[in-house]
Amino acid sequence: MTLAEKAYDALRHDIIRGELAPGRPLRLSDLSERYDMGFSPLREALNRLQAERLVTAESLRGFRVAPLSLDELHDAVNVRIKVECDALRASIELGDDNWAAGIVSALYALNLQVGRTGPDADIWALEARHYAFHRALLAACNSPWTLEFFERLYAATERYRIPTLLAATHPAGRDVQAEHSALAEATLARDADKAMALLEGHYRKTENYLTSVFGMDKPNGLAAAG
Amino acid sequence: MTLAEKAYDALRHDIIRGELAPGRPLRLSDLSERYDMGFSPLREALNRLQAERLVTAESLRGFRVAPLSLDELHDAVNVRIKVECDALRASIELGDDNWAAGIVSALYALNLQVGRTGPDADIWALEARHYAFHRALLAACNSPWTLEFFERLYAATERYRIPTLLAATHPAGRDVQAEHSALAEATLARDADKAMALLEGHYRKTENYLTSVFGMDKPNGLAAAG
DNA sequence: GCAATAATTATTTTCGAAAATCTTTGGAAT
DNA sequence: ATTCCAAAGATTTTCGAAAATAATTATTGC
Repeated sequence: MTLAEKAYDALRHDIIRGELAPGRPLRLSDLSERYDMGFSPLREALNRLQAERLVTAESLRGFRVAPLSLDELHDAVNVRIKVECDALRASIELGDDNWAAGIVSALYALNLQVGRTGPDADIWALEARHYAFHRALLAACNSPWTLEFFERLYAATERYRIPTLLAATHPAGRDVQAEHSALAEATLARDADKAMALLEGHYRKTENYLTSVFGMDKPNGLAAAG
Repeated sequence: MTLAEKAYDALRHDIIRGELAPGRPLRLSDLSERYDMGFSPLREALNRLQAERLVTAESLRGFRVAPLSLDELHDAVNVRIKVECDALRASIELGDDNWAAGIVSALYALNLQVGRTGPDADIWALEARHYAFHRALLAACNSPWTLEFFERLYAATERYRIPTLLAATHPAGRDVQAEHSALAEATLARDADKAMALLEGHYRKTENYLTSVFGMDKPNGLAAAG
């Protein structure tokens, strides 16, 4: 793996997890020290991330972590619902036993991790399995473009969820595990309309929760979140 | 404008227009001579284009122009129809007079260019206005993510159209101008269902035409197209 | 004191060479 | 003839310094 690839992975990781706060300037000299490499691989990584909208760039003025805003969260969630519902319908139509088995397996692994508390709790392992579950639902859609957009939107919305995950502020009266199970059940039963409705509801609930958290905490948007 | 930005524009331009053929290796020394700059700005541009799927990269083996395939064309057209139909419906719902005026203006400019033949014909000006027209239809959708995906898919499908545009092989019995007019009319009349149907039909016709052209010419896919 | 301007510093951007890696070529052994 | 290995060449990747630009500080003139 080249240094540029390592830089891309590390920067993406740190931006999505909020270790590099939204809006923060990404100075080459700082990054060079932080990641222990020269300017070239860092600039290459930053250019890739710019194309993915995780960093912004201004000519001759360097790079910044892309800012967050409630408007963007709302947009990302809405587009995500459209993209993922289409993909889910296609997957349900096209998916074979292997696809179904992948969903069962991903849900099982996710639930195992949800059940772990105390010293076994690992928020990042949980996040990885949450991603893997949602990815597994769409895996059979047979559309590389759709899957790419899913990845992009997942990363974009993930940035809003991380601060609340870290704060362990869980939404009251919500059983996310039950939502996942119902979603998997409807999908495996090939009930596309029901599965799509559950998927949309799942995301709307998360959006509402995040909106309320950020809307209360930061009256002036999310510029300093993370 | 920095050299890296110029490199990005020039490479994107040349890839989309097929001047750099699909699959062609993009060697730094060649590009350095072609665009008259050092490796650094070129590598930055290539990394951005990689994120946009216009070039492929393999670790320590450099970059290539992303290949074309009928499968990818089909996928891109399908996703494009979904994305643009959603955006069109939203635009029709949200668009104001300014949006409507933009459509009228873009259609007028497009038709002017369509009418130009002989020495006044300019395929690239035509292409720019075709893009501007379709972009104008969606301009009021109020969704940056949707518009970004539109741009990505437009670029992706554009690469398939260019060779046929250059060859001036026009589909028999198709009045594209009338399709655009009908689409604009339904949109301005706020008839979302009709406009979406026309938009889908517009793209399906193009897809069918391109599929037939490439399918006949190149039995083994599109590896050498452009 | 304050605005405008010059000098300084900080930062980005670019280059050219060095290092690392891959590919090709040529030769030796089987 | 074929396979294996080493040497040579080509190419990518990375670094460190130079150039260009932006931001900051100091200075001048009023």
